[in-house]
Amino acid sequence: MEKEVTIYDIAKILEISPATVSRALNDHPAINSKTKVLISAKAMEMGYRSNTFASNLRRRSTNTLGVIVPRLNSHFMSAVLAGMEQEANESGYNLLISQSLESAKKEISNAKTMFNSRVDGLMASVAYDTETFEHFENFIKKGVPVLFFDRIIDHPKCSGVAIDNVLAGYEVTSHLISQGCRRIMHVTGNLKRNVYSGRLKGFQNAVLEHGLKLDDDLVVVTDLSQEAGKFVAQRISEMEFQPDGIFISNDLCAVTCMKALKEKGYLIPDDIAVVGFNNDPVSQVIEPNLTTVYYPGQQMGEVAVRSLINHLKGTQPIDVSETIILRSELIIRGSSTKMAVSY
Amino acid sequence: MEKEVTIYDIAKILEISPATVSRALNDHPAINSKTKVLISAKAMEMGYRSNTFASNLRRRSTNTLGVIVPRLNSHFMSAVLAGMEQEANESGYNLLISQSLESAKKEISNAKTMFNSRVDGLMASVAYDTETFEHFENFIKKGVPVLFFDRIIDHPKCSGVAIDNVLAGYEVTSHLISQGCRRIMHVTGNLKRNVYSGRLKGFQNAVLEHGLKLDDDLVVVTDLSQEAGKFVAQRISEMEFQPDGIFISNDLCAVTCMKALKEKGYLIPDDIAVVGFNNDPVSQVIEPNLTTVYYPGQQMGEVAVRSLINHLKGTQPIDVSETIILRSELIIRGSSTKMAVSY
DNA sequence: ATTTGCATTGCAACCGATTGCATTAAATTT
DNA sequence: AAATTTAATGCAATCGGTTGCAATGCAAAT
Repeated sequence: MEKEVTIYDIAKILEISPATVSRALNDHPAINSKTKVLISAKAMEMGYRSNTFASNLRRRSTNTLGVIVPRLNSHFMSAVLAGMEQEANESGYNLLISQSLESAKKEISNAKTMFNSRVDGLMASVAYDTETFEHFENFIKKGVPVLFFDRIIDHPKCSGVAIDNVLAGYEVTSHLISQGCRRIMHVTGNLKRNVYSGRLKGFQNAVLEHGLKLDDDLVVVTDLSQEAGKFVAQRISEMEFQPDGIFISNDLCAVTCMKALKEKGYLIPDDIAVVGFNNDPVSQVIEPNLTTVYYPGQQMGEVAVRSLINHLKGTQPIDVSETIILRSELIIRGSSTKMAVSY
Repeated sequence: MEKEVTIYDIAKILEISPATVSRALNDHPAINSKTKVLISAKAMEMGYRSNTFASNLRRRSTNTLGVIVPRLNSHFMSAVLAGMEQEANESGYNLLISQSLESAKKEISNAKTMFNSRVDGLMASVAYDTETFEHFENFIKKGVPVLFFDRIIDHPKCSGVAIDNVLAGYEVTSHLISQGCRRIMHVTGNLKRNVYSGRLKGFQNAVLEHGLKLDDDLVVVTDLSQEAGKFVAQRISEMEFQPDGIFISNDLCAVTCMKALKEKGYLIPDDIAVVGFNNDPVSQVIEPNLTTVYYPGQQMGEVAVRSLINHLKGTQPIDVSETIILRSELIIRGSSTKMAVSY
C-alpha cells in the first residue's frame, strides 16, 4: 500500500498553503492562472488524486445518485440503466444501483442503504407489492430529491418520468378492435402499479368506446412471467367463449403465450390476435412477429438523470415536482394483422 | 434541510464521550453491554445515521466495489449484475457500475473515476478494443484487488471468473460435426478477447480432430451485432462453397442470421445447422429453436463478488490470484438437429 | 504622498467518525 | 488492607479537503 499524495504534500513542496492548492485544483476564480497551472502540473506529476471522502465530508454532498429497480435483468431496465449511466457519467455523477427483486421489503432495505450512503438524489421504479411510501419520505424530509420512473408513485414532492400508459393501452386495444377483434382479453400485472392500472384503464376506455362489452373474465392479473404466459394459453383453451384478441402487458410473457397457443393449434393472428408491450428483442423473432408498444428505455434513463441533476443544481427548484411523459409508439406487426378484415 | 444527528449530539445528551458512542455503535468489546443498549436506543430515538464519509475518511475504505462492463443492456450482463448486486448487498457492500460501451477510451476514463472513488475492489469485463492494461495497473499498485470476469485479461496479479471457452467452442463444433456438418463456418468477435479467441481455438481443435479442413474463409470476425447477422447471411448466399453449419458466438446475432437465411430460402437445420452462444431468451423463440451454450451469468456475478470480498477480508491473500472456471452447457435444440444423419 | 481598490494568498476552523493511549473505577489477589 | 488486574470510559489527535474571513501586495486614483 503506497502513501497517498495529499494537497498538503503539494503545498509543502511548492511552499504555498493547502488552501491555495485546493482552490487551484477546483479552478477557483480567485487564484492566479499561472499558479493554477503550476499547481496542477505538480499535482499531476506527483500522482495526486483527490480524496472524495474528505471532500464529501466537508461539502456534504456525494455526487452519487441512487437507483432502485425491480430487476436488473430485463431488457427494458438495462436500457434505462444504460441511459442513466451515460447521462450521469457525462455530468460527473456516479450511480449506486440496487434491485428490489419485486419485494417491498428489499426495496425498503435498499432505500435505507441509499439513505445512509447519502446519495444526492434517488431514482426508483417501485416493486410489485410496494404499498407504503415511508421509506421515500426520509429522503424528502432531508431535502434529497426523489424521482420515480416507469412504475411511478404519485406524490406532490416527487418528480416522475413515464409514458402515457392509458393512451398506450387505448391505442393497443383500438388497434385490435380495428382488426376485427370483438372479444379481447387483457393480461396484466399488479394493478397497484400505475403502468398496469393505466393500461387497463386505456383498454377499458377503448372497449367501451367501441360499444363492446367489458367482461371480468377477460382481465387476467398475473405476474407477467413466462409461466404466466403458458398459464394464460391453457386458460384460454379451456374457456367457453374464447377471445379473438389478447393484449399482454409484457413481450416475454406474450411470446411464451403465443408459443403455447400455437402448440395448441391456434392460428395467430387469425384465431387470436396478440399484442405485447416493451418491444423486447423476442418480439421480432417470434413467428408471426409480435405487435407491441415501443417505449424508450434509454431515453427514459437519460431524462430521469437530467431532471434530477437539474433539481440538484437548483436550475429547477427542488420543491417543484414535474412529471415528464415520454412518447410511446405502437409497432404493428404480423401477430395482430388480420389479412381480411370484415366489418 | 434538517440538521443531521452526530455521535457528538448523542454523547452530549447522554453525558458521555463521543468515543464511547462510536465504540458502542460499532459493538466494540470494551464497552459495557448496558451502555451499548442505552446508546443504541438513544441513537435510534434521535434518528442517527452514521456518516459514511467521515467513517471512510478515517478508516480508509469505502465498502464499495466498482464494476466496469462493456454494455449494461445485454441479457447476459444484466444477469451478471443481478448476481453481483445480490451477493454484494448481502455482504454489506455497494456497487458502483459503469459501462465502457465497448470503447477502450471510455473504459480508461471509467477506471479513473473508480480509482478516485476509491473503490475497495474492481471487477471488469473489458471492452472490444482494449489493448493496454495501464488503467488497471494503478489499482494493483495501491493494493486494490482487480478481478476480471467473462472477458478476462490474463495477469498474474488479477483473479478471473470465466468459462472454458475452448471447451465450449470444441463442444459446439463437435456437435455440429456429429450432426453431419462437414463445412462449418464460425462467426466470432474481436479475437483480442479471450472469449472469442478461446472459442475459435476450440472450433479449430474440433475441426482438425475430426479430420476436416480449416478454411480461412469460414472464420468471420464481426462485431456480433444484429447487422452482422444479416451480413453473414448475405455473404453465405454469395459463397461458392457454402457451409452446412454455422457456429455464431452470440445468440442475438445468430437469430438475426437465421431469420435472414430463412428468408433466402435456406432450410434450417437441413441446409445449414446453426448454433449460437449465451442462451438468450430469443434462442427459445426462433423457429426452429436455437442450439446454444448456456453459461451462468447470475452465478458468475455472485462468484466474482464473493471472491473479491474474500480477498478484501484477507480470507484469501491479496497477492494470490485465482482463476475460477464455471461450467458451461451445450443446449441442443432444433436448429442443429438434422433428423437423418448419414455417414 | 496618501488613500482606495482589487487581485491573491494564507489562517484556522470546520466536516464526523475512529483509535492509540491514558485514566479511573471496580474486582481480584496476596 | 494493600497491591495488582481487569473493565470501562475519556482525551485528543487524525483522516484530507473546504471555506469564511483576514492579510498582504501592488496598481490606480486622489
